[in-house]
Amino acid sequence: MKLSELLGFRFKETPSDCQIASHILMTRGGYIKNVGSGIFSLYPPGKRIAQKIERIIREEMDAIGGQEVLLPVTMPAGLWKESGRWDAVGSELMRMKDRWGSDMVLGMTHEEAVVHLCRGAAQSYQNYPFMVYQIQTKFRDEPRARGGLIRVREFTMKDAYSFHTSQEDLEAYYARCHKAYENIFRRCGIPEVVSVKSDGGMMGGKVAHEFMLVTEVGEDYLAVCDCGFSANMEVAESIIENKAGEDAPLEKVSTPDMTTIEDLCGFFGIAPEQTCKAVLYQKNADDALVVVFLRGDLEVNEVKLRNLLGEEIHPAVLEGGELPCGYLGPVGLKTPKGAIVINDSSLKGARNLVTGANEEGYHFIGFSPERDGTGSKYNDLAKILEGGICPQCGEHSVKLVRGIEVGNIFQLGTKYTKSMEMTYLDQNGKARYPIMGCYGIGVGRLMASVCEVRHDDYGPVWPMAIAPWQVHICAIRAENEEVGAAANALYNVLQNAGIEVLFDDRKVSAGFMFSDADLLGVPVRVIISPKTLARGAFELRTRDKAIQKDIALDDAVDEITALVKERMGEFES
RNA sequence: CGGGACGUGGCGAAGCUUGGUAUCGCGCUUGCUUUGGGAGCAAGAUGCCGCAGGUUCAAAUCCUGUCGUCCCGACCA
Repeated sequence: MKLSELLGFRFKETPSDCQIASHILMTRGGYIKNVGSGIFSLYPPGKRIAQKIERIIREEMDAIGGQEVLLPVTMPAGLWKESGRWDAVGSELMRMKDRWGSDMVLGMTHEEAVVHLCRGAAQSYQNYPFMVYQIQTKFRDEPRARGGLIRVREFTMKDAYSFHTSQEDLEAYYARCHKAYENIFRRCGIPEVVSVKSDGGMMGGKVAHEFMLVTEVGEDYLAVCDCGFSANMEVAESIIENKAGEDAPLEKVSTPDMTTIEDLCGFFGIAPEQTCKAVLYQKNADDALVVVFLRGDLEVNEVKLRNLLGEEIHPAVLEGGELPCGYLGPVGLKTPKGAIVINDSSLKGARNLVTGANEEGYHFIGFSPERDGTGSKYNDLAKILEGGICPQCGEHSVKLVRGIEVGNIFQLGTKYTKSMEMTYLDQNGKARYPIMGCYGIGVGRLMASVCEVRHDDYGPVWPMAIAPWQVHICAIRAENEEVGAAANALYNVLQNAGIEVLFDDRKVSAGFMFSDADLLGVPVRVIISPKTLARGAFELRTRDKAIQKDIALDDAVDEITALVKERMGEFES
């Protein structure tokens, strides 16, 4: 490819709408163009990187027996009514009507379509297990796109679905897929991706892992520990050790206008962990309340609460006067009709706390949950704390870090095969529901993630395996006959050797050329100019600055080819 | 859905408070010079100032509405 013919342009200024490095550099470098909120077009360099990532994904999916298929983007709503998700999923699902007035959806994930595809085609136990995958467009009407390609509404995703006749078989395959995912991220040049336990969310199913790239621009919080523990903060167990403090008597005291934990701490001169607070939730505005009691220094982990209750919940919005808000406590709480009261495990073993007296202007001091009647039932509902106790090693060593979710894997179970009546006959001729797993990777997000981790001030530093081109020839003063001839010759020979070459044949200044080259991030750069030719050489530079040297004209092709080959293997194992 | 910011040539911005000929830099075109980290000079092209109403002799500027984008939060398979 000659750079003079490449569609797109590169520029100096930081676009006003961009905040994070990958978004800035990929916009400035002519990889992507924003079309609407969370919707992007790719210019050729972006498309080439995406294709290389997809190639790696295909190789790894094929290596674990995957069969590539293609499912539709647009589906009749009936499929989604079958699975129940037409009602269960909210407005992230893009719905529309066709010309006949029939409800249609844009696929945000393809469990329905894949079950539809497979249910007639795998009716015998002998067809199992199998895995199918596709690389295709998803549309999710996210409430808020952000960070360039990190969180978008339309994106290319590899989604895979496996079908099994036993939980053991699913688990064994899940492990193979986990390994394949490690291979994919490593080969794409980000071996630092870690897998963490995660919440199954609306996918259903119990076991799930997310593959996370730890970086400050990530949207998820991870709880990690030097002992090797790592989990999405959403599922990380919060372990609280309460000190065996004194067992003071329960006593009601006047606390006018003390409605926050901060107020109480100031008033009594105590720390937040010596208080017990109430947090209120409900499903919808008029539904029954869910009251969660927990230690005052902690926050409710709403994902845990949702999983416990098995339904959506939102912070409660109370009409005035229903409850003495600011003065709620477990002792003598008069719960409204149908309310659910739940105690967080942080109250277990706690003593001598300050908590609301359920009466405007009064709190109890000397509250000991177990003695004073919260009951003995506790649930893990709090967010894990920075510096909290690690569930794996037991030390106060938990760190919270941010990460980008570049992939995920779920053990789905029979949720979709049951709801959509996909069955096979087992050895005994009995109809059974296959057990499913599903496995996703966002291609564009992966591309942006690599850029986040592999860039410098001047542009991306693409790993060879996914770089848009392998070698970038800069012909400085290409109109010089000697330079032009040498550059053209090298370009042709390298291309014939199977190398992907970008040839900057433009008549622009050296600085301009180098800046563009930096933004295009091609790992190997060859500079040809009257200067280099005068000393009988080309100049060889790597984008990561590891190599900068002259190479003799005669050895150039061999040396460049060898370097490309070496770099291709950089992240192979 | 709450809170905030912003829509002015392809890109980045100024102008708006206090209405009066559309401004600067980058990029683009042509020519000459230059030639190893975004070169210099000269001449050019490119705007329904997001859109729609309103106020006014006159609106990029004031008012109302609307559409869109970004950021924080809520949400997120």
